[in-house]
Amino acid sequence: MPELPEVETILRGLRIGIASAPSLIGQQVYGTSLFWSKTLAFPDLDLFKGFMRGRYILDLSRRGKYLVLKLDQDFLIFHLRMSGDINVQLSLGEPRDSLPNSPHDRLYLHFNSGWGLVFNDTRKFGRAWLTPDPESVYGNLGPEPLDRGLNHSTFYQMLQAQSRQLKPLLLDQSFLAGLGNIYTDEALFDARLHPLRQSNSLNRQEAATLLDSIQKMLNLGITNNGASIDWVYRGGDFQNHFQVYQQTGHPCPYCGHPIEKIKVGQRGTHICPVCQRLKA
DNA sequence: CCTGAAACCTGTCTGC
DNA sequence: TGCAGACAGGTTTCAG
Repeated sequence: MPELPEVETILRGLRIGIASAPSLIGQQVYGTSLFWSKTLAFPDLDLFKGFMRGRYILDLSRRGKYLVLKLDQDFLIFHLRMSGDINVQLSLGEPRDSLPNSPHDRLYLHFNSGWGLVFNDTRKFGRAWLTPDPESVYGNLGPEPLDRGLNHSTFYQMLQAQSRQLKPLLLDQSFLAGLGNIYTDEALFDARLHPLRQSNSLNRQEAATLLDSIQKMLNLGITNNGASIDWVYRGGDFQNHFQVYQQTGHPCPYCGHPIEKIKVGQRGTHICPVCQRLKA
């Protein structure tokens, strides 16, 4: 599920505490459990276990799709990839490295309070890093799309500096941090731009519209607590606002022509072929 | 520099 | 009913 709005929703929930669970902030770790070794990208397990014991969680933040836990020493960083999820549960049992409480649990942090952090990830693509230097993990990310400093002029110049298809470029986290398949399709449709348009073929007006659409869709996603699809459900509502994503065959909300699904950069891509023309 | 394919994984759905 | 194949919200790596 996780694109920027979904990660932001998870972050806010962990910060304030949800469903009777307490906030992560202020929790002290007394032990860890790792059930899938590859989930821990850095450092190795022994160092991780030794270092995490006694750590306090001081703050939570987000950078692109990364979730960042600021500890009293170093930072614990998560990337949820395709199917990762984080929540806070009671009574995880003793620290161990086998026999998770639920089938796809990959990592636990056990807190002195009796609560614990659960990283659950069906497809095992998610990763965690413990590091003193967050930039070593996500230092190559592009700007935050909702950052005030990202204006029309800057975005136009960013697009001009590349000669790439719009959709793969927007999905490239080193170009812009946080967009995934859903919000990219929705933003391109909202801007009436074809996903195969070359980035440096956009004029200033088109670039401005695209940035506005990206920010509009991300904000709409956050307002709706993200999108809930299939078996990964977090109570989000943005799926009810999809204009093109997973709307193949449904009439375009503007012109009525059926929405089509094509393949762009190996990703399923939803467009209205009438509203989003490739040729000027 | 740019594009496309493959790999990492499990679960679900579709079609024969 | 059963089973092979396609596909899924992401990212990295490699070939051309």
